[in-house]
Order: sequence, then structure tokens, then C-alpha cells
Amino acid sequence: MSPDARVLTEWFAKRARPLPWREPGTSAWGVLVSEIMLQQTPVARVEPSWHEWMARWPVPSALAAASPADVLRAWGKLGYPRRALRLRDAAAAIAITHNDVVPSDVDTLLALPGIGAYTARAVAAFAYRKRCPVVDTNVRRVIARSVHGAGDSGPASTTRDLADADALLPADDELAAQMSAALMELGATVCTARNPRCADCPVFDDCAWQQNGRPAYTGPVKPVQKFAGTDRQVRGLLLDVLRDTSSPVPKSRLDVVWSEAGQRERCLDSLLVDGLVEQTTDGLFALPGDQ
DNA sequence: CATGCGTGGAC
DNA sequence: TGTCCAAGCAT
Repeated sequence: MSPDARVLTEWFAKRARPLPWREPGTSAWGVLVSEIMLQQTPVARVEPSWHEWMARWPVPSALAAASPADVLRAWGKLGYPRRALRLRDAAAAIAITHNDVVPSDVDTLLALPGIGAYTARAVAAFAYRKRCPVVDTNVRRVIARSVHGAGDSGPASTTRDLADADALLPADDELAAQMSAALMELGATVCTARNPRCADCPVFDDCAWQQNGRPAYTGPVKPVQKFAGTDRQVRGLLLDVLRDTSSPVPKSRLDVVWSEAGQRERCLDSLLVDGLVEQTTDGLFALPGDQ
């Protein structure tokens, strides 16, 4: 009553999308960069940026040597730009502490900025081909349905989710890595959040959700994230101004992006605190490192 | 454990 | 011109 490793890995070999960071020969650094970019950002928007980053910063030390301003501009509109700064910080730590080699050990990876439970295990599994349970939103949904027979996954629980995924993995390292990738791919392309394509599912016959009659999700409602009018929108508008200028700007250039002064000031302050914006000695504003 | 953190595409 | 969702993380 759960997805079979052989069935799923054979499906993956035939049907998986040809994503560039999955190509044989991709460096662990390339895998790490892809994983950070893919946190909450769709594949289609990540692909072009990933190619640019790999050409420009092929090793961690190269990214570490770049200015935050250059990194933030290259990040562009992938969203959540703090990820870009943390990736640069992680690259510096890798360059200095690990001889420019991305660690393969989960606990060592977890100690790096911006790398959490998912990303650490994804690097171990996909770059180093380890038997290491990888749990993202796709895997949680696939397990909720195919194993537990529920309509969707409830709130995340790292310990329980890892145990669920671990139980599905075969003993062999390489096969387990393929299985982890296959579970993610299944959730991303077939066992989707809305309108799952069950007719195309390789594990249809082993799916507990099917056998339960596809019950609707009954757990706690996940809160929907608003965007319009939030600080996230205002921060994005402020950063947009600074990404597009080559020299520091007076505050008046920032003031025009949002009419409510209180919120605008709060957002600018938080960007300064986050290290996403810098104020020059003459009181102008710029991306950090833009003088 | 709940929130806040960007952005844009698909319905 | 609304809602949901997308390979999470830090606090």
C-alpha cells in the first residue's frame, strides 16, 4: 500500500523532466545552488538564473568573492532575496572551512546559513548519492496520499516526515537517491496539489488514497499568504529601485514607491537590518557593496 | 510551533 | 485584480 521503489525509479528514468542540475557531472555546488533557488520558487523561473550563476560563479569561492550588490542583482526577481545573501555566506564558509568543497555530511551542511532540513538532505542525496530521506512539500503530499490515504498532507513535522520517507527508501544508496528524486518528481508533475493526474500515476494501484475513494483533505486549513499591501510587497518595491540603479540614490527615490510613510520606513529599516540595503556616509541608499 | 519573508503563473 | 501555489528557512 505504498509506492514501490522499482516501479517509481523506472518511471522516473523514463518520464522525469530533463532539468539541468540533474545532468550527470553537475557539481555538488551546482546542486546546492539549484536547491537554494528552488526554495519556494518554481522550476521554470529558476532555470535561466541557474545557468547564469554556474557560468559566472562555478565554485563557492567565486561567489564568496562577489559583492552582495552583484549577487542581489544576479538573483534578480527570484524572490526572498535573503536567500541570495545566505548562499553567499554559505559559499564563504565552504571556501574557507571546507577547501571550496561542498560538504556531504548532513550535520555539516545544516550548520551552513540558509541550509535547513530539506536542503541538507537534498545535497547529500542528489549530489553525493546517499541514502538520505529528502522531504519537501511534494514528498509530504505523495506520502500523505499514497501511504496514509489522506487528501493532502497536514502541518509539517520534521521527525515524523523523515521517518515516513525513510520507510520507503531501498537499502542501496544509489537506488535510494533515485527514489527520493522520483518521489519529488511525482509530486511535482503527477500527484499535484490541485488536479492530480491520477490516470498517469505509476503507483495508482498501490495508492491508499485511491483505495480510500479519494477522500477530501480534512486536516487544519493552511493559512493563505496575502501579498498585496504587506511588508513583503513594499520591501520588494524598495529593492527593485536599488537593483535598477548603478549608483546610490537619495531617500526621495525610495519614498515614491509606497505612499504610507510608516510602513515604508519600517520596511526600509528591516532591509537595513537584513543587510539587503546599505546607507552611505552621505545618507544615500544602495545595495550593500555598491559604495 | 506559527509567522514573515518575494514573485509571478495558473485557474 | 481574486485565490492558490511553488524543491523552505530562521526566529
